[in-house]
Amino acid sequence: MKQLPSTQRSLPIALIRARENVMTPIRQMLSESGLTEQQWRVLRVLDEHGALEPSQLAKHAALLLPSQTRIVQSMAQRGLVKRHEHRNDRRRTVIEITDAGQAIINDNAAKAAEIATQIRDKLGPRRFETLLDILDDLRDLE
Amino acid sequence: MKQLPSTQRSLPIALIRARENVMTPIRQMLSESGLTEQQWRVLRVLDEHGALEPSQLAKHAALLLPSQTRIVQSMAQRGLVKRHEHRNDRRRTVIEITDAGQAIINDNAAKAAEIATQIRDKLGPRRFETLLDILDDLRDLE
DNA sequence: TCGCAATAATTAACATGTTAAATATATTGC
DNA sequence: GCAATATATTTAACATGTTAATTATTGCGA
Repeated sequence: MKQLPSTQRSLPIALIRARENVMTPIRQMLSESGLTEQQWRVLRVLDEHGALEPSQLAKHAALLLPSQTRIVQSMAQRGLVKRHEHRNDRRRTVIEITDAGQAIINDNAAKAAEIATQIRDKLGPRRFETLLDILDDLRDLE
Repeated sequence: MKQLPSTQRSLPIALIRARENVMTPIRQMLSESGLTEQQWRVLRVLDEHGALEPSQLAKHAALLLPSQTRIVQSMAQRGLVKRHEHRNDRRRTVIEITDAGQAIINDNAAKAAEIATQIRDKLGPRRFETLLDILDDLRDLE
């Protein structure tokens, strides 16, 4: 019977810890704007891709649709995004960033970029790219 | 002004996706025992380290204490773990696995090990170890 | 064109994540 | 030996994660 790997070398646990470590400085930054990391991701994706339907937004932002529904609802109430109907298909919705949302992106872009650079430098650019590549390889497993 | 990295190469998003991919087969396995991944981690750590105080357990299982409190409470109700007081310090608690909890570990160990091996083989053992090493390097960032 | 499967999104219900506040006990300095 | 502080854990409150069920609309084949 195969042995379980030590939890010290468990990939799921390592991924959780890594995310925790990476997000800490970002969360600190965002708390000043009253944003969660997920709300920040929504803004980032909408800024980058323009208006999107929920399912596309969810893919880019790595959110499950039910979570995203709630997140977008509260962001719409705060005026950070707005929603309207799809022209041809009334099942669909289109979500886009507002000026207020865009302002938050602009206010935080420099600092967010700096945090990203720090992590990259800490690991070394080569190792950083390797990490992203390997994480990407985990996509199709079965 | 520095540019934000594309969300396509964002480390936080990559970490979330990777975890999602890695956990999918494990979740499928655990759903048959009615366990969440967090409950599984608690059992794994207690099996590996023996009885632990909450703060130690939380560190090993990568859980925040408030989450863990709830998780352990529900697991105690189900009879998978049990809690008692620390001998010398009544602020502390000691948590240990029960026979029923141990049985779940035993029932799932082989399959869990197989899933871990599949991921390892998929990436290649060398790349797999590199991944764990780099994730570990993310520990002390500031 | 009617009925039925497929698609898009939301809602529901419960578990966990996250931060702040509260509780209980122990320790320390005076 | 007592008040102030520190430590260990839990509770509280709200946001998100996760799976299943529901709603609304579209597309398609008999």
